[in-house]
Amino acid sequence: MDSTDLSSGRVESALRGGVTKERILDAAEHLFAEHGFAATSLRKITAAAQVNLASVNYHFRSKESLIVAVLIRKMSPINARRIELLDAAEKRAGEGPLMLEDVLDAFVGPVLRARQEGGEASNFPKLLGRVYTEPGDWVARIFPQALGEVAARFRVAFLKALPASEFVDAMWSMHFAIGSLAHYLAAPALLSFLLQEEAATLDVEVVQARLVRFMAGGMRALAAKKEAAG
Amino acid sequence: MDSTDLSSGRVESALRGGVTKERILDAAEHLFAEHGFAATSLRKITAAAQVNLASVNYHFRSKESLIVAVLIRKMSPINARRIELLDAAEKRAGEGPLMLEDVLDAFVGPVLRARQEGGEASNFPKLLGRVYTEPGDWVARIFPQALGEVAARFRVAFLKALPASEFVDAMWSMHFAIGSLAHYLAAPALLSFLLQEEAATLDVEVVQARLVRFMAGGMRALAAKKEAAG
DNA sequence: GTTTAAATCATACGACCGTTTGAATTGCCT
DNA sequence: AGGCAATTCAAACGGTCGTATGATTTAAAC
Repeated sequence: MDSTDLSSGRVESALRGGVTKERILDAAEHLFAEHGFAATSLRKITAAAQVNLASVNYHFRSKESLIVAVLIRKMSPINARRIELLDAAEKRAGEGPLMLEDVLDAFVGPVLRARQEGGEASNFPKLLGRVYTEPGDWVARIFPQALGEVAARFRVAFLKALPASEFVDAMWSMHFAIGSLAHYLAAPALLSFLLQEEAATLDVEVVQARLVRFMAGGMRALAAKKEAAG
Repeated sequence: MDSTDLSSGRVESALRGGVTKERILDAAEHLFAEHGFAATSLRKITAAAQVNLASVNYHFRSKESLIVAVLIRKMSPINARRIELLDAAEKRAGEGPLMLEDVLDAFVGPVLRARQEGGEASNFPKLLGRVYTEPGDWVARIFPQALGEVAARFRVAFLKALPASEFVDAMWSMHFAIGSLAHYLAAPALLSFLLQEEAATLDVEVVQARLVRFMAGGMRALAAKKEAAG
């Protein structure tokens, strides 16, 4: 039985229990980010994890379930941190206006910093950027589970920070902003191509400052749509 | 020999020559956009095109070459139209300032309108949005061929339309802006999720107006980075 | 020490993959 | 009519895929 099922009352094995599962998740996360979901076979994952092939279908039901498990495992702390930062920003604002930049920082900060969270160098951000554009229906099916609460919280936060905008406009600018983030995460090759010989800054603080400034400017311009119509 | 090789002096067959090749490209374009590159097999393509399996490797050397052919075929007229519109915008501006919105319209307009260009309904925009995030090195290798001239022209155009910005900042905002576009094209599911019960506008004019407004606001905010520092 | 369930293992299944081959067919040319 | 290159075709190649099976090993419970 799966070691996460504790209903039997059996104590989890300290030596090996859970180790294999974690090794699979780690290897899968790394390979998915590097080569995509379809191009990464279970054999490559189990070989990298130094684990038997059948253990994937034992611990997870299928490859698709493994993908979902990889995403949920990494998204959970990121989303928790997002809400944490949003809570702080809202408390800081009090009755006064909620700063758009603070909301955006709460949204993108935890993702950009997810690289060093795992302890070792993981390229999960690249994987996350890949998720949105992955074909198939399964990715849309995990939206509610993966970012249901986050979406709900940031929906109202963005509406509060963009008082001039209507709901639909705010959602569109949220969508565009997420696009900027996802594209930065997933397509570093294009940035290198655009910059030509210039080197791309990898410092998280600088990147976040640029990204948030771009997002805020775009969202405010879209929110002010009504007034500037002509 | 491939029908596009006219060096033999042989006149291309009017009845069948070129027909198979086009059928393959059409079917491949549709299936690639719908299910991605890796998940679309040559057998599914040839079945949809009602063409023999081996004809893919006859007309194109390999699956990867077919992918490149699909992309180039559709990108060429789009890029030509982009440069056409940019020429018009620059001529219109004359010695005066180049409007950022005009440059952005020239960049995104042809892509958003690519749906109806093929005559029938094609979902090439979705395919294009997929390209940037596709794993593997081959996509980075076709950047120069696919948008080399376009990138060069728009690099200088954006620099001219954003006089306050430095080169690096302009390239970053260009990257973010492309991200918004690509994400809109590739991930309509997320927009639907964000909008909840609200319906997403599909009218090209309205979408383009929103997108350009967002991009322009973001790029200007990033260009003004120096002055607003603190 | 025996029992028992969880976990790992080697192995195999059927399906599908991209590509190749060589023969059959087509249709323009002389 | 005959030649010939371009094209289409059925069939097969070797590989890899996700998943399933049944035996084996592990270690906690009694």
